[in-house]
Amino acid sequence: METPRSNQKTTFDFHGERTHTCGALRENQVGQQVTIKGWVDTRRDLGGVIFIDLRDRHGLTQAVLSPQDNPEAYAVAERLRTEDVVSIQGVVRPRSEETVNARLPTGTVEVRVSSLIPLNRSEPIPFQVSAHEEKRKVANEELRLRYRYLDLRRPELQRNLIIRHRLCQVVRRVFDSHGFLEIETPVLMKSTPEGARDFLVPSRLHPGQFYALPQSPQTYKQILMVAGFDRYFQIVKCFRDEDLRADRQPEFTQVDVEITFATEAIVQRIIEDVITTVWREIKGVELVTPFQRMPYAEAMSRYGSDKPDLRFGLELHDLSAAFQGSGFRVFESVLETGGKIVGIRVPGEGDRGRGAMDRLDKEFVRKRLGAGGLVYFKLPSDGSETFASVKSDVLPTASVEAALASIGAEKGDLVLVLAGAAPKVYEQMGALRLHMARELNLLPEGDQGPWAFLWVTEFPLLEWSEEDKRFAAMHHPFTSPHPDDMDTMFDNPGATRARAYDLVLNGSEVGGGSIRIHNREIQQQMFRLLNIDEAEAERRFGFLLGAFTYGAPPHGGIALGLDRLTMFLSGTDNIRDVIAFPKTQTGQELMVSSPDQVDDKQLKELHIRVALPEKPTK
RNA sequence: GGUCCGGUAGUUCAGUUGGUUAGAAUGCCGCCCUGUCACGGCGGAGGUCGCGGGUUCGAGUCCCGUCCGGACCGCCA
Repeated sequence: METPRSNQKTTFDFHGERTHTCGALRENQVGQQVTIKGWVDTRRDLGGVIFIDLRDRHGLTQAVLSPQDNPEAYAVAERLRTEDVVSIQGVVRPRSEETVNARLPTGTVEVRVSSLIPLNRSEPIPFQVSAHEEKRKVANEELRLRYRYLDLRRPELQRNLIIRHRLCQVVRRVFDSHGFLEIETPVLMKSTPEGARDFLVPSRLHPGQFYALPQSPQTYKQILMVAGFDRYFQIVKCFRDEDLRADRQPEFTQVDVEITFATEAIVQRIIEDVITTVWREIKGVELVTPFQRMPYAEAMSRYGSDKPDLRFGLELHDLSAAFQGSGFRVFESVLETGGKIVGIRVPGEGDRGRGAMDRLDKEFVRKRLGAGGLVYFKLPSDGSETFASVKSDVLPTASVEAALASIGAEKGDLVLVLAGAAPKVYEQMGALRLHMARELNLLPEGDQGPWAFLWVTEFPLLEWSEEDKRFAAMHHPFTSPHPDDMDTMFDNPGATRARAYDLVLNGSEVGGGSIRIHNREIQQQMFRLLNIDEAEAERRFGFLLGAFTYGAPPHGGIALGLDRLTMFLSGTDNIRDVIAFPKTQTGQELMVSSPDQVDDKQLKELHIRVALPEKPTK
């Protein structure tokens, strides 16, 4: 494994004592007296000769000693245990050729030990953390999280956090080169009515009042624009009290960006510079710019997703016209109620068995997607007759042929069809498209790409919330409506487009932003659309509305998901692998065991009484 | 709030239709071995089968509940 260097320095000189990092020794140091310090990764005791693989985050060095070299050191080495911390002095020498195994990361030189000082002892470790690949059997997540300090010693996590560090450094450098200022905003702020649940922090000085941890520094950065800091960025923690996922933690890190006099093109160009520099310097990959752009409406109709994965085809086709007047009752009733019939063509799957298709229909389409059912057509690769899952006396062959022609089906293809209300049926088809891609191994795992970056643009401004029976901001309530839709905002809120854009990578949202509202009247209109009355708007966002009356420049920006970008750069599909101290699916941090109860004294100071029966900590 | 998967030695796992004393590998401890790199050889210790209840002559195995970890849906402006 090649560990990316966080810096090139591998020899440290403290008060005249030179210490080399493990894995840094090179053949040109043969003959030198060196000191290395690190953890005992492996100790092999051959009785008469002891080999120690010493490990730090730079790699491994093999040290060798026999009783003749130094009897005291040998006696110490005999008692060394995995994960003991030691300081070794000795002379660098080449390893004999027949013993050098290229698979192992211990290098081509070894250290013949002249002195060995144990710096600290380790208990037998609860699970293996060795740098040697053969010994790596990753322990279960709970154990790893409880002993996170051991888990983090594993080269994989060391590497991920080094990548994360380098990502931060490149981000800071590129933004600095574009004239951006990194400015911190408060972590204790106030609750916002829209969006995710807030984490609340009770105030001691103000009984009954609460701070909220920011879901994003959105309003503060807009105020910074009004204040004249024309280019702002910040690598910042954000907090959302929602359920966790493999790529979602309640506290996560954003690269937060805001620019005055911004247009979509300006924001996107700067972000493309950041991303291409990151990929060039960390992955050695030259990305093609500009990234592809696609309006939201097109993404939905072609891929059934607002974050389409463009690494493979399987595009959606509207087959409504082809099935118009087919006489098939299911299709007819869908079309009569304004629904759609959507299909995808899956090449090479025309010979699938009945059992596999039934499972797909039952297990995935009905159970998982909650769709009415799957209609499919198989065009066998030997050119024999097309098989339709619906008999020809129910769905006439002519309609089927029209549909197959319109989707461009050829022999060997499988055509999958769903019917239902739009846009839901598109989303279901989008999910089925992804499912098929996964089944057909069209989605390479790991960190080798391909890297399908995409800007999804012209998002809807609002979406209908069935729960609250009102429109809610799709991005956030500060997003500017599309200039062409400004007049129809109130007549047709659902169709209003926003000046909002997402950065999508391989089917995952890695960033989202917008051109903001910078005008008090339009912002008030927006609140009205969201059914936030004037008093409420004033109470929550009066400071922003007030700021807008004192010469607020047009502005816009974006926030990138730092954790997700690191996931892509590291080739992991688990956000916990790129965060030093992550939380479990139930929001706990198992090493320190948070959250936890607090003393009654603390509660009293905060004027808080806990109403629930107390749960004993284990 | 919901669906699904998992929990057996320190660790990773196996454990058949419910049936004797719950196994393997690795780690740990002891002894032996002068160049290994998954070193090797001999010996040893190590288990509340997550927890509680039930069915049964008999439960790691079947049923119910519960806790913990994970994946997903809802949720995530």
